[in-house]
Amino acid sequence: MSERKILICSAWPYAYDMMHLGNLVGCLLSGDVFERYYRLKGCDVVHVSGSDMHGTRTEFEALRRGISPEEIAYKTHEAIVEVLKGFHIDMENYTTTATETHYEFTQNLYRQAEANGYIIPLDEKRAFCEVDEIFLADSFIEGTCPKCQFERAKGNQCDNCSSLLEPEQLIEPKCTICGQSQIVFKETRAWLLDLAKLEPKLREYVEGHPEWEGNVKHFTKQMLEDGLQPRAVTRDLKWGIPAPFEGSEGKVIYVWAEAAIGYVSATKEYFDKLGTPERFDEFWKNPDAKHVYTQGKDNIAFHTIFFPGQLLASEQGYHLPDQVSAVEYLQWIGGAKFSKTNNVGIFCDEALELMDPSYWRWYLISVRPERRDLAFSWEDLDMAVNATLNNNILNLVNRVVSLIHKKTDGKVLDVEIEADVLAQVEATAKKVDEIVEAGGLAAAIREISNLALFGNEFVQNREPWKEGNENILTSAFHVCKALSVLIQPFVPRVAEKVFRVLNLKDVTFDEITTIRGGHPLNPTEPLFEKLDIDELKARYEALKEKSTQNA
RNA sequence: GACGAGGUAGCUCAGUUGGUUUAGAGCGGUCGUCUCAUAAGCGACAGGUCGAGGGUUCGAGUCCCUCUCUCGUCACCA
Repeated sequence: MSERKILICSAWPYAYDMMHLGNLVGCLLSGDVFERYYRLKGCDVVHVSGSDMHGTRTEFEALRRGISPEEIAYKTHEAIVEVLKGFHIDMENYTTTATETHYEFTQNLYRQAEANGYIIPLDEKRAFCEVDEIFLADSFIEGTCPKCQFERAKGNQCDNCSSLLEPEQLIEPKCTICGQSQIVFKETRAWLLDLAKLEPKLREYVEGHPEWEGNVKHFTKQMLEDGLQPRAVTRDLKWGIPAPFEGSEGKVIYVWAEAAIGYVSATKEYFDKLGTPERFDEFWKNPDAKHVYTQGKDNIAFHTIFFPGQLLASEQGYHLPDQVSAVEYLQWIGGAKFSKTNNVGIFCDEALELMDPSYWRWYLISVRPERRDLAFSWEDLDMAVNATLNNNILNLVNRVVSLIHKKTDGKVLDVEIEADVLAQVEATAKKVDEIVEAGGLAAAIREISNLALFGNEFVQNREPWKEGNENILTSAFHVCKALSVLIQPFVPRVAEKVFRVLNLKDVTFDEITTIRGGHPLNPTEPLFEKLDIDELKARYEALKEKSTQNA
C-alpha cells in the first residue's frame, strides 16, 4: 500500500433544486475527472461527496409548500443521483448529510471542539415570525428601507440603494414565507465557533500553501487580513443535526458548519461499509495524502478557512485541504444567470435529454471557467465537440486505424517510432500531468488537442497511404494510443470504445509512453457521431417551451 | 457603499521578475491543396489603438494613478 493516497472532495449540491450545468462542471464533474485521472496514474483514490440535505432554504421552502423538508431533500437527492449516473460520474461514496454516520461524526467533532474551548455561547435578539413560529434569516425578511424608502428591502441589504441594513431597521418588516408582518425580535442563544482563537493556526496553515493562486489566494488572504470573528454554528431550525452543546436542545448545527464535515464522515462511511474502517486514517490522518477539493468560487472561504478551522478545533489531527480547485461561474448565453424560476439555462436533468453525456463532459470541461466567468454558447459547444473531439482527435484515430487495417493487415509494425513523435507525446503527457496536478483541467484539454493537431499534421506530411511509407503508421499509432489514454478521465465511455479498437486492456497512464510493436488491432467501429447543433438547438427550444407551459 | 478580482483579434485563451524591431496560438472566416479517414486532413492569409485616459522609464499588454464596465465578498443565503 505504497501508492499515493488521493482524496477528491466535491462540494455538496444543495438538495433543494436541480443543479444547472455550471454547478455540475465546477463540483462533481471536475471531481470525477480528477478521480479518474489519478486512478489512471495508479494512485489509491477515494472520491466523496453527497447531497446537502439541510439548510434554511430547504426548510423555508418546505414551509411555503406545506410539505416536509425531508420530502424535498430526498426527492432532490434521488434526482441528483440519477443525474450523476447519467453523466458517468461515479465516485466511491455519494451520500447525504442525513445519514447516521454523518450525524454522529458531526456531533462528536463539535463536542471535541467544545471540549477544546473553541465553542462560545452568545445571546442575541433575532427576528421571529409568530405565524410560522420560526426564526427568520435576514434575507427572509422584507420591509421598507429606512434610507431610500424602497419597499422591498431585504433584512441584510437594500437592493435599491444597496445600503447594508440590520433587520431591526426595516420599517414594517414582513416575513417572506407567510407574507405577514407579525415579526418580533426575541432573544435566542447561539453557539459560535471561535475562529478568532483559531486564527494563528489557520494563518500558519494558509502560509503553508504558497502555491494557491487567483481567487483562492485572494479570498483567503482577504479574510485573514480583515481578521476572523467567531461565527455561529447553530440555528433555530428543526431540520438538521441536533446541536450537541449544553442547553442547545431544539437547535441544529448550521449547514455550513456540517456539510463540509461530510467530506470526512463520507470517507468514514465508505470504509466502514467496505469493512476496512482502519483505512480511514490512511486518508485523513496521513500527512502524505493529497486532498483535492472541487467547488465554485463562492465556496472558497468555506474550504480554506471555516472547514480547516473546524478540523483544527477538533484537534484530532485531520489532514487539512491541500488543493482548492475553485472555478469561476459558467453563465448562460450572453452572461445571463441560470435560473430555475425564470427558466433560464439548461439544468442537469434536461441536459441529459438533449445530448450524449460524453459530449457534455467534453464541452463543459473544455470551457471550465478557471480564470474568469464564462458564458455558454452553442458555437463553443459545436467547436468543442465536432471540431476538437470528433474531427481532430477521434477522426485521427479512425484515420490511422483504417490505414493500419488496409496497409499492414491490422498489425502495428514492429519498427522504431520517430524521435519527434516520441518527444511530442512525452512532452504532452508531462504538460497534462503538470496542469492536472496543479488543479487545472481545461488547459489539459488544450494540450491534448494540440497533440491531435500534431498527429494529423504528421500523418498528412508523411503520407502513410502511399506505398513504402507503412512504417510511419507505428508512430501514428503511438500518438493515437497516447490520445486515447489522455482523454480517458474526460470522456471515459469514448475512451473505452477507442481502447477496444486499439486492442488495449487495463490501461494505465504508462501506456502513453509504452512502445508497442507487432500489436494487432481490433476491427474498426464507428468512434463518434457528429453533433447536429441546429437540431440540438431546436430540441432545446422545444424543451423550454414545454417547461414554460408546465410552470 | 467598502474591499477584492478581471477586462488582449468574431470566439476561447498564451503572454516569465517591463526590452528579439511588424503583440502570439487554437477555433471560426477567406483562399488554396492532399485523398488514408465520418465533406474529415494539411497549408496560406486575415492585421486586435492589448477596456479609456494619464504617468514612471531609454523602453509597458507587463509597474503607478484616475476613470469606465463585468464579477465576487461584505460573516444567520450556501
